[in-house]
Amino acid sequence: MSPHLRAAKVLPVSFFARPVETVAVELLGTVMVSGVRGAVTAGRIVETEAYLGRDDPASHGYQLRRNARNQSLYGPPGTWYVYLSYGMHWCANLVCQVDGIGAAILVRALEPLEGLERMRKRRGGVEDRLLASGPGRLCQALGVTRTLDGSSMPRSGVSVRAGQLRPDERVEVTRRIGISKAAEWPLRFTVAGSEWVSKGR
DNA sequence: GCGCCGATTGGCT
DNA sequence: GCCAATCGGCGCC
Repeated sequence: MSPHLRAAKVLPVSFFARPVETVAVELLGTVMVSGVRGAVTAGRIVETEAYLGRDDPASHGYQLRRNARNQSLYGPPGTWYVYLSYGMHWCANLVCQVDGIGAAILVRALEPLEGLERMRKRRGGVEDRLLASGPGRLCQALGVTRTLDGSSMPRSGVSVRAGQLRPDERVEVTRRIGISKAAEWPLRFTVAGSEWVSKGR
């Protein structure tokens, strides 16, 4: 890990113990770091999506539904909730707000920062713009799988470190992507104009 | 127990 | 633009 990145503090639990939309916005510009020593991969978060939990029809925590998959969604703020999407892609969420609501933020895209060669190898040599521009893609690039589910910082193998948007960057809010229920809710947040944001179809 | 759907992606038409 | 891959949850028989 570069000295610069090592100097950035891992986000504390208090960062996540706030309204999910606030956290989703403030996660933009922070850095998701995976692995240790010579095997670090890291990327700057440029796209997030909020899922409100209990009262959000699109959330895995809708009506406080519980099953074997989503146990960690009801853990304390800062817990990783990682699940398998469409039977083949892992998606990483960070639990927020207060215990038991089921609110979480899906990390949807990263701007690759460190370990580019390792990411390219994991991603099978796709063009760099596609390395981590999607929730499934970024998990593959960072080697995130079920083993991360239920863990939390700073002990977990993946952490998020402090980072800011640049002065020329602003946050854009849009409807959510890839879902059918409550998709129109303005809960997707991106760094406006970033080439690393997922494209949708 | 069975079949359908999904917070996705990559490949082909 | 369309579709398959692939698996867990859930509704329904």
